[in-house]
Amino acid sequence: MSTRDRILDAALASFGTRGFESTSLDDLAAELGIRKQSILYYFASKDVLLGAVVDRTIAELGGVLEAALLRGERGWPRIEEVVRAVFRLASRQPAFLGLLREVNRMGPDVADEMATRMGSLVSRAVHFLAADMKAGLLRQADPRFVLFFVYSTVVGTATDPAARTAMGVPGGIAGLRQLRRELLGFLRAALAVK
Amino acid sequence: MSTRDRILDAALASFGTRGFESTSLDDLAAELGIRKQSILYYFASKDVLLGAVVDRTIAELGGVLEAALLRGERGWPRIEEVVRAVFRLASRQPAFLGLLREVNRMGPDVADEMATRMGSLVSRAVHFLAADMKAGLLRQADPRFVLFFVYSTVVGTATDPAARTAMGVPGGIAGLRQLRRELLGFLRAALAVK
DNA sequence: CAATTTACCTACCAGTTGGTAGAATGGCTG
DNA sequence: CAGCCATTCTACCAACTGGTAGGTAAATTG
Repeated sequence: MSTRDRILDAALASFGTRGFESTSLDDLAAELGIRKQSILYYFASKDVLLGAVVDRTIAELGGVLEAALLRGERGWPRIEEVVRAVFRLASRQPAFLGLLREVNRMGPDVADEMATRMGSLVSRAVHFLAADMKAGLLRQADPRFVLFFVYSTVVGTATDPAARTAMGVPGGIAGLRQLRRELLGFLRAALAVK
Repeated sequence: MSTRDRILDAALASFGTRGFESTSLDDLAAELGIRKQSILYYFASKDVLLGAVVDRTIAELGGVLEAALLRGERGWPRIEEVVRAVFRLASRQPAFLGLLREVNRMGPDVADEMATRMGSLVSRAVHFLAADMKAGLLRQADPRFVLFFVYSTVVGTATDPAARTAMGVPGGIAGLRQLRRELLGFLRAALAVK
């Protein structure tokens, strides 16, 4: 694995959990067994590194979501497919969704860039939802809001371990499976036609 | 308004939006028109200040939630009451819920303290949910998970403006009202007996 | 083989961080 | 008035921040 990729991986992990500003290049380098200047050799500045991490994350997330969207059948199965895909991603790389939340803290420029990057994916999802609602497969509602709520619920459950323990939701692998099952039940009820 | 309270307010606003580590005492002081050492006069260290902010936030949040819990009737009305109360709080002080999320970034000690502080409130909410489920007023599910999902959805929608704009959910006062309406519809469907 | 590029390093810097020491101010009480 | 206490300040400091300058060894290339 190339040094460049190792840096990107470590940066994603740290940015997504500790946060961008709380991550120092020195710590990052120490974690990798190299010097800070080697990071700056590959990425001209900390901001450039962040950009590269965000780019790679969005690209991978986009690919996973798109594949899931095309894989699932109309209506609920497609949504379940997407949620399962996100769950897989989140359990393999916990910092992944954390980085999405981190965007809120950084300037509106980063948020705007993210928005445009995700634009086509979002509009496709919205159209899917609208079509499924029209076909009577999902509860009638504003699809943009529904997408936003599903996103918030899934990302929230994955990125708020403090609340999770506070509310007595078990952890571990078995807990994760149960969480996924219950979450799917919750969302399915929220989207089902009454 | 006392200097101490002004410091607490400014700290809540900054910790809850920019984050704890990204907030410098100098900036905080400049914002208040005082020197950093005046902050350290009231709060021995930055961590002590954080503790005070968290304490006050949890206390106020606890009071608001408890009142809402007792105000609403069994079943969905009680939940709607709570969600509306949280919405009011979030729209008046946007940093409020942001601080809750911030806990994840800080050590597990802070998270544990938060968990114990919220413990009685959580267990009461869980018992309410369990009773309402048993009475057939809400969909049968594990009440801890349901509480966690509702929390994640509400807090997520309130603390992720980047995702909100990315998904084309309108902002402003009118947008906020619409968001509340759609969110209540979403949650109601998620909790209704099928 | 000479020249250049790649990949990583040491040394350093200016600015910012949280925090300490101690003085000036002003109100209150004896 | 004298003394005390609360409040806020100036002056510093050591540690850490992202980033620059420049060197070195190995690999690649002409």
